Formats: sequence, structure tokens, C-alpha cells
Amino acid sequence: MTEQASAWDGAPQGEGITSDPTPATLRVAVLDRDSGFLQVLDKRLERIGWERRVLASSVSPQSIVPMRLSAVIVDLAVIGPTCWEWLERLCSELPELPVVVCTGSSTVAQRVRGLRLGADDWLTKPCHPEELIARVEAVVRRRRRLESPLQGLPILAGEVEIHHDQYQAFVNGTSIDLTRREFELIELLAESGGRVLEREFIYQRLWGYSMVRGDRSVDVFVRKLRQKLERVSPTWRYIHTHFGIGYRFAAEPTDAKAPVEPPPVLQEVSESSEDLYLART
Amino acid sequence: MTEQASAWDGAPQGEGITSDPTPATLRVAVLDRDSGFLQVLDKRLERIGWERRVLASSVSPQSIVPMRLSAVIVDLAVIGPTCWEWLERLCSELPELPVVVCTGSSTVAQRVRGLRLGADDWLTKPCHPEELIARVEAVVRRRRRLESPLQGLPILAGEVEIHHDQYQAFVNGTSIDLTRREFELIELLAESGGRVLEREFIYQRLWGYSMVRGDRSVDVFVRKLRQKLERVSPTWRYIHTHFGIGYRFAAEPTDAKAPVEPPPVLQEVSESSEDLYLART
DNA sequence: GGCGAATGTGAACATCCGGTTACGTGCCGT
DNA sequence: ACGGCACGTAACCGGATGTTCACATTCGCC
Repeated sequence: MTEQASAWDGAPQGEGITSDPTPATLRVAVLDRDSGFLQVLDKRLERIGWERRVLASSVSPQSIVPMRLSAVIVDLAVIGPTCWEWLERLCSELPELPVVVCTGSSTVAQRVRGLRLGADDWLTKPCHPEELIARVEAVVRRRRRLESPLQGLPILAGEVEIHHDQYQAFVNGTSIDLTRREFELIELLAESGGRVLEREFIYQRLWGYSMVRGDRSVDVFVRKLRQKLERVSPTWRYIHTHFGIGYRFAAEPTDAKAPVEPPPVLQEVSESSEDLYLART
Repeated sequence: MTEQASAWDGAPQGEGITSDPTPATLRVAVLDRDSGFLQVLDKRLERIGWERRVLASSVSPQSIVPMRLSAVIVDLAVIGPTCWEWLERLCSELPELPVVVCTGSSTVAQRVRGLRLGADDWLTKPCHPEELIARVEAVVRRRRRLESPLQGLPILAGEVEIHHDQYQAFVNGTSIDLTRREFELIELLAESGGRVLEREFIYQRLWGYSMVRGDRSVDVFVRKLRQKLERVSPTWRYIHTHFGIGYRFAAEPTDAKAPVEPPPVLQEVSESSEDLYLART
């Protein structure tokens, strides 16, 4: 068998960079007590930028919900004799949550049992953290692919609701009739929560390539957007021009009352009042 | 470590019968040459009633599509030196297809590579067929669960009832006479409750592989569907085009009265009026 | 206040995209 | 073998969309 390994081990496994590199950073929790294991794993996870936390053996499935985890890694041995019921409860109450068991030596029967109870994978210690990570990714990937179309909740700003899953924005429940590009633009701006985005940046995100000098596409689309927004929400201003730089999205009443554009602090305009009007529910 | 096994091995593992015992029979294909392995596995699969078949090492991803498999089990060693490219192609062209690698001894690096390329699980021979089956189930389960949280109950929208178990939709109790693909399409759209589905997404779900540029199949089937729907339910519109993006399913009276796109329903937002027209019983 | 550059505006123009129809192929039951 | 049906492909067309341009307006800076 060993000779096979070399036989089919083609190119150097430099990297399996592939189609779907798990996109965003994941958030995983580990239920374990082996400090060495935890430490090594933590280091690896930090390297690749995943958020991580350690769970106590007493966690209940419900208390895990608010953590909004991408996956949990659990050593059943830590749970003790009730681990099977615990696992079953976890998997049935949180069917969406990927569960990877990573435990010391186990029998086939135990592994089969765990998998049947709802675990997504089962790895035996000692194991290489890299493999553990790859398996977590594999499980999450399979889930993401189907779940993705929902995405997050709508973005709210002023009177506008931006619904990613509809590729459309609404005011009072009526569609603004944005075209694809228009929608991508407003979404990009709104997502950036009050930051100023340079034209070049916007262009690259929406068109995918570098803007050629003299291209006014972004401006034109900003205009179209403003026009449509004004038609349905005339008492608010949403897209603000920053001369020589780009655009910023922030819902502001046209009240005209507060002309108090705070000192044109660019970049991290975090604390400014206008943030009050841009919030994600 | 071994002592742990007994420590946390609570009740007799008589059975992990649980919430979601993989429902229907699965259809799996095995790509292997080890006759002993194949024989044992085949026997087990027959016992549990799965459909099964053996693949030659030369199968191309495309030729796998029509088999409508639930999963494939593959021994990479059989493929030879090109196994990595083969695996990558398989996983990228058939992103929906669960792939479990079951191969002789392998290194961590190889396993990681395989998983990253898109494999869903990786098992090392010799392995117990029971564990292999449990892992296939785990992978398929993760997919199923998200695929159709509905199962069973018909979907209601406007005058239409979509019965999953009949592969057919009805209006006033009479069948619309949808073909297989047509049904799969309306079901997919309706399941997605008001979300806009991109063509590529639809294509991948129904055809199982990536759409080649210029393919109009989705459009043509949408037309056929609309035609049949209109014939039996002329006062409603069901499939809405989102230019440059895809299609959205939502029953709306052609009344023409309310030009206002009702508030986009999604997830929580329950109060909207559209819910009246698209409801799952 | 004046000047040049940056941006707003509107419309003409070029493309892309989807709707629709027709046709070819493969499968299945008669 | 024949005929019908389901499916996929190709082609045409009109409209939606994106791009470009010319000109008006505003901004920043002397």
C-alpha cells in the first residue's frame, strides 16, 4: 500500500488552491481540555484568521446558538458518559451546526454511532491540526454552498431597505427598480457603512478590472442611483460626493436644518452622528 | 487513551437511531479495483437497500451526471498520477456531488490536499464498511437537510399546489402535467420563497454541473413553465424575471391593481401581505 | 473673483440579455 | 421499426441595460 502513495502522489502538494476557498473567516468553538491540543490548534487558527473560542464541557446546545458559530470541534471524552445523549441533543437541536468530533482512540462502532447521531466528521487524536482544519472546511463548504443564497438580513438606511437576496432595494415596501449594476453599487456603498470609497475601488469591485483613465461610469451610475432614490425618498440624501476622492453612503434627512457637516473627517468617520441613520438590523 | 473509550462509552451502542435516518435509498457509485473491498461493500450496501454501481477509472465528470448519484466513493490510487487534477475537476464541475475518498494509506498532506480540492471526507483503508457507510450518510445528510427542509407537505402559492411526493403540481386538484425538469424547476423556485435565484444557481441545482456560457436551458424551461401555469391559472403570475440576474417565484394576482411590489418577504419579516400568496402549509 | 479640474446631467449609441419559436436528438412504449 | 414525448440547442428579435460623449455646473485653489 505504501508504494501506492508515491504512485499516485502526483505533483508536489504545494497547494490545493481551488475553486472555492472558504471565503469569509469562520468562527469555530472547541470543546476540549487537552491544553497542548488547544494551544497548537489555537495557533493555527489564528494564523489563518478564524475566530475561535473554547467551550466548557457543560455547554448546552441552546447556549451555543448566540455564538453564531460556523462549526464546533468536540472531544467526546471530555463530556463523559453522557456524551452520546449530549451529541444527539446537540445535533438535533442545532441541525444546521457543523459538528466535528475529535477524540482519542475510538472503535469503529463508536465512530459509526457518532456519525449516525449527527456528527459531520470524526477525527481520531492525535491528529494534525491542518487536517482538522481541512475537515472543518469541507463540512462548512458543503453547507455554505446550499445555504449561501440567503445571506444576511437587509441593510437599513433612512427609508431604504437593501435586500441582498432580491437584488433590489425598497422604500416603504415598494421596489426602487434598480438594475443589476445600480444595485451592486448601492449595496457596496451601504455595506461600507459611512466610509468614503474611491472611484477606482468601486470600479474594481463592480467591474472587476481597473478603470481606464477618463472613465465616468461610476459617476453616471451614482447619478442614476441618486435619481431613483430621490424619486422615492425625496426627504433623504444618501450618496455624498467627496471631491477628488469618491463617494460615501449615509442616510441624512434633507431637513436642511443640520448643515453641520462635521469637520470633513474622512476615512474612519466612525462616531459621527450620521451613523445613527445607517444601521444593519 | 484506550481506557477513555470505556469511560465515555455509555450505553450499549445498540443503536444510534435518531432524528434523521437517511430517508430514501441512496444511489452511490464506487470507483475502486480492490475486488475484496468491492465485494464486502456491495454486500453491505445491498443489505441496506442502496443502489450501487462500480465505475471505471476513466469516468469523466460529465458522464457521471446522468447517473444521478447521491455520492461517489473513490480510491484515488486507482486513478493514478493524475488523481489530483481528476479530483479537482470532479469537484468543481459537480459541486453538488458528495465525494468520499477511500484510499490506502495516505499522508496528512495528501488528505488535506484532497479535502481542500473539494472532497467531503477521506477514509483510509483498510476500513470498516460500516464506517464508510456512516460517513457517506453524514455527508449526504448535511446536504439533504438544507436542500429541502420541507419534505412532505405541499407548497402552496396562489392557485398552485406543489406536491413533492408526486413530482407534480396541481391547480384545483387537476395536474398541470409538468415534466420532470419542469417540476424540479418550479419546486426549486417555490422552495426559495421569494428570493431571486441566479441562472447559474438554478442550473447547478437542476443539471448538477456548471453552466456553459450561452446555455439557454433555464430560460426555455421557465418559458414552458410559465406557459403551463398560465394555461391553468391565468389570473396569477408566478415567475418573475430579474433582468441580468435570474428568476424569482412569487404568486401575484394579475389584477394589475397593486403596482407596488409588496415588501420583500424573507426570513423573519412575517407580517407582509405577500405571505398570503406564498405559504407553506 | 477667476481659472482649471472634477463632477453632474442628459441623451445618443452600442450591447447584452431574455422571450420566443423552431428544429434535432434520444428515449420509451406500442 | 414507428411514433410521441422530453429535452437540449440554435436563431431571431425587441427591449433593457451599460457606455460614451458633449455640455453644464460646482469645487478647490490661487
